[in-house]
Amino acid sequence: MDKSAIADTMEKIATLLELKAENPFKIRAYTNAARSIETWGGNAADLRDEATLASIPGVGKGIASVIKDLAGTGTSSFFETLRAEFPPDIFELFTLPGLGGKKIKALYEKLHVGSIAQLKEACESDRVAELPGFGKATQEKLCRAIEERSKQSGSFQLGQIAAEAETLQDHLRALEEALHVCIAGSYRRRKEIVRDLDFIVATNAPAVVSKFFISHPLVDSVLVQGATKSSVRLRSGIQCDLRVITAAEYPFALNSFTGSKEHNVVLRNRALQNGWTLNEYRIALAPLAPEAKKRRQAAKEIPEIRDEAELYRSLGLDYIAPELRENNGEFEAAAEGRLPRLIEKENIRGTFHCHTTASDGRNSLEEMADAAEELGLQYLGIADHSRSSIQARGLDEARLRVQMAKIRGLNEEREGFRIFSGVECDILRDGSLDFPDELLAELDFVVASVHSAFTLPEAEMTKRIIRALSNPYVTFLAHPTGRLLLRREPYAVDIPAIIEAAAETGTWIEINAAPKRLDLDWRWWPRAKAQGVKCVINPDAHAVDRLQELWFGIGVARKGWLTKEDVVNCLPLGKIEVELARH
DNA sequence: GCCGTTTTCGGCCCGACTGTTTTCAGTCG
Repeated sequence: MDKSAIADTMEKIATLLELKAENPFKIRAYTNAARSIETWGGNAADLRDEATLASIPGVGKGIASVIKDLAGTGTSSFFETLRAEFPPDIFELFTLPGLGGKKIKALYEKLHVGSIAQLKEACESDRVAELPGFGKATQEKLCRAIEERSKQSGSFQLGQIAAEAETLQDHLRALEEALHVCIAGSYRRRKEIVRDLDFIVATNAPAVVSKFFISHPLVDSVLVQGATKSSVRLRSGIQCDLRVITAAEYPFALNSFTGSKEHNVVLRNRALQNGWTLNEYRIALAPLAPEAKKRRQAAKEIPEIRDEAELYRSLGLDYIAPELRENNGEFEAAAEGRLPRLIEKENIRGTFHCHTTASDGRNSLEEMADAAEELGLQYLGIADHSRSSIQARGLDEARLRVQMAKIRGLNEEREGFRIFSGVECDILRDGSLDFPDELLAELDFVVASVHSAFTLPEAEMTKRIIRALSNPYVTFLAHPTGRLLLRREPYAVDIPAIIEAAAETGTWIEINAAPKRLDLDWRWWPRAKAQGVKCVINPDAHAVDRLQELWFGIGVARKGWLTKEDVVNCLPLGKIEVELARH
């Protein structure tokens, strides 16, 4: 069982325990462990090892034994016993807004509802409204939720909704009554998938801002409307929350709604250790329970806090960038003053892996180069597809040579900007490359990537890719897992083994910045960095207006704790030329 | 079930909104 499957099973256990109305803290322990496993930078096979398990935060004796079973045998008797108590489709009920453990338990016990289809029937025959704690309004809300659900998944690629999000943010910022505006939440943390957008607005006129928000042209329907909180659904289908607060409350609200939830829990606990309580409005002295006298003695004076940096400082921490707030080691690093200075958009000097009309791109070589120069880049690497990628009109040797000559000509015309001549060379089924070494040797760089035979067993796929990496002409590995977010699972491949091979051969690994890929995932980068693997961020642009998707790749690199020293395309033109020549 | 610069027991982040209640439980983030 791989890591995400194990994390998934832990989530399911938490859900089943909720249905059994178990101790909420026990439930949370399983949820925490699921999160912890998901972001843990190790190999699934190591989860069979007790010492390794003991080192993972949130995993104690009980949960360790469950994980060990799952990692070793693919199943767990504890899980199977739990699961057998409920119908298999009961999990889908949790995806409906308004339904949680308690209500689903009641539906199942009183009405034998164990799936969305059965819930629909129960609603239509008016039986739900009669349950205690339910009512006509709830029943109708559930009916609507079931209909809505068939229309959309509720999850979005970051890049899918970024334009809409930024537009709404710009319009809010233009409002005279809005003193500060920011999109918090997973959007600010640059998660690859977002489920909603959280707008935080500081204002002295909450009613004006709320009214503006819910009646904005991008809004499709209003879901919730209160004095400080409103929720709407935008035309794209994404849910969008607004919190209005005062300017003094802004840093606390921004911090609280940026999350992650797990990060907040640790931060608020840190406040408690100082004798303070932290919420989305302020930091204050913790209330004194009679038995908590010691807390009074420990309580420190609360400093003035005007922004997030001061909030972190008050808790003895360096400022933690939003991208790192996943409770994944950032607190230890911030307390010890060893947070990395994360890469920024402005550090990027050029990029590789872009396409032109020669294969499946929509713009010509010249147009792509002009667009890159306009973005302020010093160089652009062109890597059209190789001959085996028939579907992408891959280049054969003759067409590639024509392009190489054309690039040489264009470079002679340009001052201070260079086009690098490359190819996105298919890694064939057996790990050999689509072009002979003699041809690859003539190029400035070679991108290796998998575009076929996605279903090979993990060991074979891993061997295939490692063989390609060991070719001395391969500069970097593109989109290492082949995933398409929300559409196609990654192929089975042993990423730690790939990272090790990249480290040994000096091959770079790509962060493919196309919002549908964002591959290699941020969760692997601390490990790759520790082994000395260099990163290259590429938009994989098939048109001029896609070059800017580089921006999404920066988010991934920052989430992966990378600095500009870790990313080769932060090197200026002269230095990158030296670097390529070494390859 | 996890965890400890107070603790190996007794805590476990905190608040808004909705709908069902007649003072609050459930859900959500």
